[in-house]
Amino acid sequence: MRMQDIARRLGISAMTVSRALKSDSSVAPTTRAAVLKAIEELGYVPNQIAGSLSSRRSGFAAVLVPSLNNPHFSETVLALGSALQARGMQLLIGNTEYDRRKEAELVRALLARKPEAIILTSDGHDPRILPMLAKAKIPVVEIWDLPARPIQHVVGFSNRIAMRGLIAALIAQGYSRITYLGEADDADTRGASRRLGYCEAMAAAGLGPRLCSIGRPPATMSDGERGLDTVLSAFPDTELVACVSDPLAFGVIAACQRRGWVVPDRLAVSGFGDFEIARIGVPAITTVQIDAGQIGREAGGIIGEAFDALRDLPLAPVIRPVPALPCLRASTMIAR
Amino acid sequence: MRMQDIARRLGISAMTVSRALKSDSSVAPTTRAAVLKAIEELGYVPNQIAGSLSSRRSGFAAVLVPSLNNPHFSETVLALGSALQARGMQLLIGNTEYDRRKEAELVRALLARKPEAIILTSDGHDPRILPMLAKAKIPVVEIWDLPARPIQHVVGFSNRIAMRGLIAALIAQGYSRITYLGEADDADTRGASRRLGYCEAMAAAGLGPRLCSIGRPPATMSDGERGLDTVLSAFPDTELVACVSDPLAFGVIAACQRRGWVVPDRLAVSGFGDFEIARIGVPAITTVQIDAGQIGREAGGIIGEAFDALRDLPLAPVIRPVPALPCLRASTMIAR
DNA sequence: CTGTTAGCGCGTTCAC
DNA sequence: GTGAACGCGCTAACAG
Repeated sequence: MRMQDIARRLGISAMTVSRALKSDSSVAPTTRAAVLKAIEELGYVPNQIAGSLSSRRSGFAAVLVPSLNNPHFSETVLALGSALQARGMQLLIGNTEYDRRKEAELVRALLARKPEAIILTSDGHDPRILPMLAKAKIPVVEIWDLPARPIQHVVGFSNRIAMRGLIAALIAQGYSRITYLGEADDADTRGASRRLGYCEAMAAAGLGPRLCSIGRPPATMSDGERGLDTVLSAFPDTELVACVSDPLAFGVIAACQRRGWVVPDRLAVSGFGDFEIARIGVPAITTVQIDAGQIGREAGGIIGEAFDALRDLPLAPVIRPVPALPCLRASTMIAR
Repeated sequence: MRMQDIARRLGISAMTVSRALKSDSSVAPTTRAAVLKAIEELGYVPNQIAGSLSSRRSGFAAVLVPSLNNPHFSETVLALGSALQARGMQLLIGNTEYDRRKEAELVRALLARKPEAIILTSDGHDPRILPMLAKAKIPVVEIWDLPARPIQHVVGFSNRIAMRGLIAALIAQGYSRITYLGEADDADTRGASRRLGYCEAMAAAGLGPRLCSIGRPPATMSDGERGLDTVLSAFPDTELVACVSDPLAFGVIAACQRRGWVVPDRLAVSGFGDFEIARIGVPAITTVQIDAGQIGREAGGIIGEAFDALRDLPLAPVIRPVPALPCLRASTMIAR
């Protein structure tokens, strides 16, 4: 069924049907009512593929995340979706699974569908995507980090500085034998930035780095449970395990509890991200607080601005930092 | 840039360029190489909107889930995506946020983009989507439940029977004062099915239902933490709290631990779904095991079969049950 | 193996 | 307020 069919049925032209479906165009109220009624009765669904080809507007933006199974990214995606919906756009989600090659393939596949904007979660990108993005001439927003060389717009925070701040705060609490537990194979990722921040904070206090890694990203609770052994064999005198993320920290804590160890008395543990489990788990987990929803909202706002600006000249690159502050909780609160 | 531009540059026709991009069509190897080289150099990205309009194949399937922030659904979506990718199709994800009206709007919006299949997470559907789906003439798969009146294909399990089985097993362990904790406003949802299963198991043992509800779906860890008070004020003699999901159960356990109560000695707790937290948390949580990935793979398989069958006549509706069995763990293991 | 023709179903643009 | 002609960029179907 096409617009033509609706039109013929009412003795009008397809163009009038098309206009009746856009709320802003001028159609006689009675005509519009008749059109909408016919559409309802016949169960007609417009073909947006044809519409997009003709109007050169696909009506959607694409977002790439490394994982859906992560409350942070899903919250960001949710907020982004709402922000874009307010501008009449849908959000198409792509999952890179922490794989740069997959990201590059996805970018290519998605650009073929002509998104009107694209949001990338900062991690090292395949260099081949840069010319593709440039040619697409659409707003690009990188989120969840502050990359050294941004592609265009950015909404995020420095994972390095955030982790450095957390470790500095823990050192100020009196900890010194702090061992870092992160993912393996994390070159050019947010995880690597966090590890660097840890190293910097340790160095600033005259302490050497104590690094352990386990599993490929994303770091899971199970990785954490196995990670405790890794940490203890490498650095048996560890006082505090600084984990790359909250779920990993939760796994370490669970492993301690299985051994009958009290956290933080026997061993302290910190995470990153302020996931729900960091607040609810017992003990509550010391972490870095991030507002994942805010990142999505800000990104949506920038895309909106970019659309408005496009009429004249492209919006100058926007770098929008969001807060990422240490939050000390029971998992590192020992009486000294 | 269009195919025409590539073609002119090489002194061939656009059609040959088009064919060179499809691996199965017959083009001279040298021609194809030249085309691919030119495309690479110029950074040409085909316009799939035009391609879809012409070929009447959009190249994607749509999946609707109630929430992305749920490891189960994200795992299902991941497996489904892989299964479809093997058939050269992309997956478009829609988030209904446990809202039937939103689901209906999404179905309409997605059908306008002509998906080649649609996967719905079973929950009560808005009746208006049925005619829309029927007219679309595409495979429809409902997942994560066994609906009484399936739309077409189904991959799932009976949430009612699964919960009934779990409660029966717990009753067999010696529990009788079992209180159910689920979401409010869960009419026609998987949550309601689970509650019904609980009631049936209790009735079968000659016990009356003890029902509590808190929060709207999805049930979160925070809901669980608050839920303990709700349960105890309504049923102070509760021995075991049967929760609609694992995160809710984890919240209840955390609340117990904050009170200094030992689970399961002072109060036992069960969940549903076998989330990672149910295995890793201490104590491990008694639950119902579901293989979320299997649901995605099976759904992808059915869609594949439906495509193959379409040449002749549509595939007869497939109802594919997946296992959902009780798994008793420490959170309900008391010495009696 | 390659080219030509003719749409796919809409929206833009103009005319009325 | 409404209609007609045209084209968006690609591919199916056929011809060669």
